[in-house]
Amino acid sequence: MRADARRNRERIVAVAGVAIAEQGADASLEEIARRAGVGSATLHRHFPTRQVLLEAVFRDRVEELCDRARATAAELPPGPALVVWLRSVGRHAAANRGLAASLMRGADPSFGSACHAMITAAGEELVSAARRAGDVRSDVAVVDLLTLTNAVSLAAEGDPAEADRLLTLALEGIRPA
Amino acid sequence: MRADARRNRERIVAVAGVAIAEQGADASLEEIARRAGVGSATLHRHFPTRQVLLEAVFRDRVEELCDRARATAAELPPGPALVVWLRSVGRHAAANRGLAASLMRGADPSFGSACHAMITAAGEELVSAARRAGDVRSDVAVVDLLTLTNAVSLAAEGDPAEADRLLTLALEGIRPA
DNA sequence: CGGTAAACGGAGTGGGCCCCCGTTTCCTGG
DNA sequence: CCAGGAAACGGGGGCCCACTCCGTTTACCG
Repeated sequence: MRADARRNRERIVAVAGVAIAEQGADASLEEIARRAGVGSATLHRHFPTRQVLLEAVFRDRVEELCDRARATAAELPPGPALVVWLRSVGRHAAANRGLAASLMRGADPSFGSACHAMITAAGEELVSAARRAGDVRSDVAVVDLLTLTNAVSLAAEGDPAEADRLLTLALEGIRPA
Repeated sequence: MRADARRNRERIVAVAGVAIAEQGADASLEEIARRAGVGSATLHRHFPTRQVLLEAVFRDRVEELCDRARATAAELPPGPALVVWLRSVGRHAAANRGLAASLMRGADPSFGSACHAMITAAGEELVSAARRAGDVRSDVAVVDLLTLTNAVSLAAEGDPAEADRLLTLALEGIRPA
């Protein structure tokens, strides 16, 4: 891949991240191209469909979340670490507005499962540690917690305190009986 | 309001309901007009913005849900009635895809609060009955349950069994300690 | 430093949203 | 029953956006 191509690609992803945070997942692709200082054709060559661009933006966040999972596990005891990390997941979902939802209904299941696998693997360590510590029921899976967290953040859009309240409520049920 | 105007308005709402169920909240307004047998100008006169049309479609579902709340309360004991009704809420949210989400981020708060009030009032009776029966914690509000239910249905889009599982999990926390 | 292949970007196409305005349809009072 | 007027209709046009084509420019390599 040529150097200028890589440079443009990175600029587009960065600008798209900002635009999506500002205007939601249906931000104008032409404006993103303009703000990135490239022609619309360049944007469409790198990202043939809006979905592909959203995926590229989302991939960055996913990797950041995975890093944060490891960092949190190193700093806190198992139970609190899990909750704190889930709050991070929630904040990211809220910051990205409906980005996750747009990707869920996207036509490419392989990307979805890839991110799913990455984030699930990162969360798995936190959950199994919390389970060993007796803070989580044995029939609660990582994916359940992630789905609930995403859903709550989506529903409480724009109100972090509300999201925290609802998440706390939803997580009430994960402790062993 | 003239008879033909009312007829067209009803046709448009009905067709829009089908189109939204098929294609999501961003279905083509022109195709809706075409399928309803009216010109695009007529659609835009009745519904100046897409948001207004979505609201009209949503209003029908809300009224149906309110009716169902009363019917369920009459047929079942308080605790089960609440859960059964929340499942109805979840099924409707799933059937309408992201319609509820689109309305949440809409610019008209008065409509949102109106529906909010209607559905909250309908659910309030179920919740207070369940609370008197000792099935619900005193610090859990109707709005919390509705938000959770909507969020879960949104997240488990297209998989009723999954939605039921997650909702059951989320509702684990509403019982008194 | 020159040639080549890759990448770029402006211009063009098609479709969607929305509005203007001449035409048609409905209601009502005589 | 009918005629006048207001209300509703809908085709056509403007504008914006997603997406593509192709002549031009740029980066890499020998």
